[in-house]
Amino acid sequence: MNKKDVKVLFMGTPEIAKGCLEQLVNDGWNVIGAFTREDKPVGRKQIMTPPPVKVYAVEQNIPVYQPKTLKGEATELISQLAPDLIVVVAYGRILPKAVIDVPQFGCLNLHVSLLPQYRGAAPIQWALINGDKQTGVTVMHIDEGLDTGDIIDVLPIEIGEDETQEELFLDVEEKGKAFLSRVCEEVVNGTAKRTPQDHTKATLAPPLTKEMALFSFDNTAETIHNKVRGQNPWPSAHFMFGDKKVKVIKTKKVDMSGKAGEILSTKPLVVACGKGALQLVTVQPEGSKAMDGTAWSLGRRFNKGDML
RNA sequence: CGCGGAGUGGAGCAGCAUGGUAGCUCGUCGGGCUCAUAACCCGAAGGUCGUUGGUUCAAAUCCAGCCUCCGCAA
Repeated sequence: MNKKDVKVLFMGTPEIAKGCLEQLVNDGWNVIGAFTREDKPVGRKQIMTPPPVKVYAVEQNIPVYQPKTLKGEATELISQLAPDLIVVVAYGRILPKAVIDVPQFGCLNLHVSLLPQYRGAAPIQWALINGDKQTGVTVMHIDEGLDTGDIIDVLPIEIGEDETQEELFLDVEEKGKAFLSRVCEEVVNGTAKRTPQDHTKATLAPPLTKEMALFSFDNTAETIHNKVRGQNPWPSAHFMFGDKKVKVIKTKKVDMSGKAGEILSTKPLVVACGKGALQLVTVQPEGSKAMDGTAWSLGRRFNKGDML
């Protein structure tokens, strides 16, 4: 069956999903519609903002659907659209069985981890926070569980020592989208493999919360460094300075040591941790723009030996 | 009108309740010292203090409006 004859229904929401949708369109698949989450208020002004997938779909004249739930009416709608294949990338909802059963080639999902590790909403973030050296993308058949379906194929991706959430997302999107399109072809051609997950090895990657973004210098430099890069740009690792929050945007591990929280150097700004030390490369105090750690230390008139 | 912080040489800050010489650390440029330095010493350039109007002999500082940036919330 030719790609352009396969009616694909796409479901996804954030940037990475947009990239995948774009790839499918450019590769010549017949994308007949895009399901995405509702517009949501964003920023101080609470402006209603459409998700990236919607913005792109509208540009391409692909019909957009933003149902609150996939049950009931939406299920009927999907039956009427009669897709041959449903592709899901970070849609943010579990598909009901009635929907999964609609397309003849099934429902595929691109998940950004090496399943069965990191099932759930924030696999990339957790891989970074845990200091993993490798992650990957998995394409699988969707079943009724949370990322529990049979695996079709996997693409491992290396993680750089200082890579941030933002950077890794871009890298994964870039590599993952072409991979996804290729696997879809295999599925349509009937050449795809199908391997059940080893459920005993499953781990969860639940959404991050702002509470967990607060850290103290009692932790090891390694732990803090991983937190900083895994939580940038959201929820943004930070510590308290007086009653002000100071976000830490970028750090660098330094081979020094001292009492946790002690300033070992002001230029550049280096702080001792529970184990090792970190240079605070970029920092953002509450109410200010992001600035160089050194600039912050100059303005605050820190001295070597001060405690944070 | 959701709550709150902030706009001062290139960077980060102080000064503002008690109006009256533009301050600090860093950077930049020139010179010096040192085996050497993210070190140190000497010197210099660089600001209509976000904007508009008001009060005053006099406004960065007091009053009113406007613009912009940021944190929280979502």
